[in-house]
This record gives sequence, structure tokens and C-alpha cells, in this order.
Amino acid sequence: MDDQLSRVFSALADPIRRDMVARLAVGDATVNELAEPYAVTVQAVSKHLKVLEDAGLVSRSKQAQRRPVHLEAEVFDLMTKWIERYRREAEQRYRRLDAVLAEMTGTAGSAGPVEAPEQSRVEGEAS
Amino acid sequence: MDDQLSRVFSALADPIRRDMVARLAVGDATVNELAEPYAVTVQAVSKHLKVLEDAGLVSRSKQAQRRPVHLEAEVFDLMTKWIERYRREAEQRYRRLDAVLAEMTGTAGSAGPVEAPEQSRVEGEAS
DNA sequence: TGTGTGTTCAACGTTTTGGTTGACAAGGGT
DNA sequence: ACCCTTGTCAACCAAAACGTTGAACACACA
Repeated sequence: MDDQLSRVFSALADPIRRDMVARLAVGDATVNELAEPYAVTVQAVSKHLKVLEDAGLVSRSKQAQRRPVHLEAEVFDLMTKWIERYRREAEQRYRRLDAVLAEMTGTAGSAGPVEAPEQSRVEGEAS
Repeated sequence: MDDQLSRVFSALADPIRRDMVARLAVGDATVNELAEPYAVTVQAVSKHLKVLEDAGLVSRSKQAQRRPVHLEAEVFDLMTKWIERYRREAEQRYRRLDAVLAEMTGTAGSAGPVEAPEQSRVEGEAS
């Protein structure tokens, strides 16, 4: 895993970690509090938190010997931006295709490639 | 990996797969077209597509001996809903905390747990 | 000063992931 | 009929993910 977007998606791919995020949305919590609902050891939860922290989804402050975990909402925007971008493009294309089909009224199948779009080497992570 | 949300996040955790989604947002493509930009074998790309398909992000139609890949935009909503929900909660809590802090003007540190919120066993995947 | 609590580190085992090569099925094109 | 292209399947491999146990570290408190 290299870039942050990968780390964020990867972090949220685990149900336990998603659940912990849900829990943290309610309020900060300690590692033990977070571990309590699950049938895993505290060490495992600590590792999960490290994953979330590396993704920037969570921060840990050092308060006496316990480290309250805090959810960082900003990183969510990174995902939202990525998702919205391509969802929008896909939907636009869908409408465009609809229009084309309406015009030629059923010549090509609705599953055909749209003009073989030039293989434009998508720039992926940029933006 | 069991539930769809996990599969979707996991699928998008890989840069190549995200790039393929970006490419598919422009228009449908065949496996070879998708494989062309990358330094991996066609078989590897085929596997990536299987992951995307299992996540419901992509569908493959059988057209002669080639199988055009099509992006399914709807699944994105699943993620967006999940993300927005907890981002909103976290931000609300942040504002609430701000208000509390403004009221008591700096008694507790800004990192302290907000009243130890009763360990309310978050219902996670529901909704 | 010791003892207990909260958290992390290190080593280990198992499963999943992402890649490879090689073989094979399914359909055009000539 | 033959081959050639397109894509998948199977077996294998190395590395990463997720869990465990056991030890260590950092503090509070008696």
C-alpha cells in the first residue's frame, strides 16, 4: 500500500474497522473501550487502530497512560471526492448513451462500447 | 471478505483497480484494452476484474469472444451513504465539542473523551 | 517501592492477495 | 478445416493481512 487513498479504502475494507469508525463518530474512546465489543484481543484492536491511523482516519493523543482515539473527519472528503468524480462521469456517459440510442433507435446493442474512446490513458490519482 | 461494503472498499483499495474504474467511467472496454496500460499480464487484469465484479462495481457482457466491461455506477451510492453518515456525525460532534469548550472555556483538554458515551454498541452495517 | 492497568512490540501461524506461467475453451477470419 | 485472437482456469509463489501469545513499556496509586 503506498498512496493515502489506497490506505483509506483498505482501512475501511474491514468490518471491524468500519465498526470502530462508527463507534468513534459518537465520541473519542480508549483502546480498551474499543476492544470490548469484539471477540478479539486488545492487541488485535491496537493493530487495527494503527491501520486507521496510518490512513489518517484517526489520531491518538497521549493522555496519562491511556491513548484516547479520535476520528478525523477530513480524510473522508478524499474518498468522497474520488467516488463522486467517477460516479458522475459514469452517469453522464449513461445519459449520453441513452441519447445516442434514442437517436438511432436501436441499431447497436445497449452493451456495445461507446465509439472505442481512444484509449486515453486515464490519469488516475491526479486530483 | 463477506458483505458487499467490504468487497467494494477492498476492491477500490488497489490503485490499478481504481485506475480501471476511472478508465471505465469514460466508456466500456475489453479486457485487453484495460490491460494495455499496465505492466502486468492479461490474466492478472482478468483477476482484478473478477474482484471488481464480485464487488458489484462492474459487469461483463458476453459479446462474441470478447467480454466488454461496464461500470455500474449504483454501487458507489452504498459507499457514499456510509461515508456521509459517519462524516456528518463526526462533524456534528466536533461542533458540539466546540460549543462545550466555549462554554466552560478551557477546563478539559480538547482531546478528552466526550462524557464517555455509554458504550452504546454501534450497530455498524445497518443502513 | 512495588503492583496493577492500559497499551504496544515481537515472534509466530494461517489465510488472502496479487502476480506469474502454462493449458485450454470459445469464436471469428481466411 | 485451420489458425489466431480473446479471455479464463489451475497451479504455484512471495508478500501482506489478521489473528494469536508472551514480553515489555509507561504511568498511577497504595
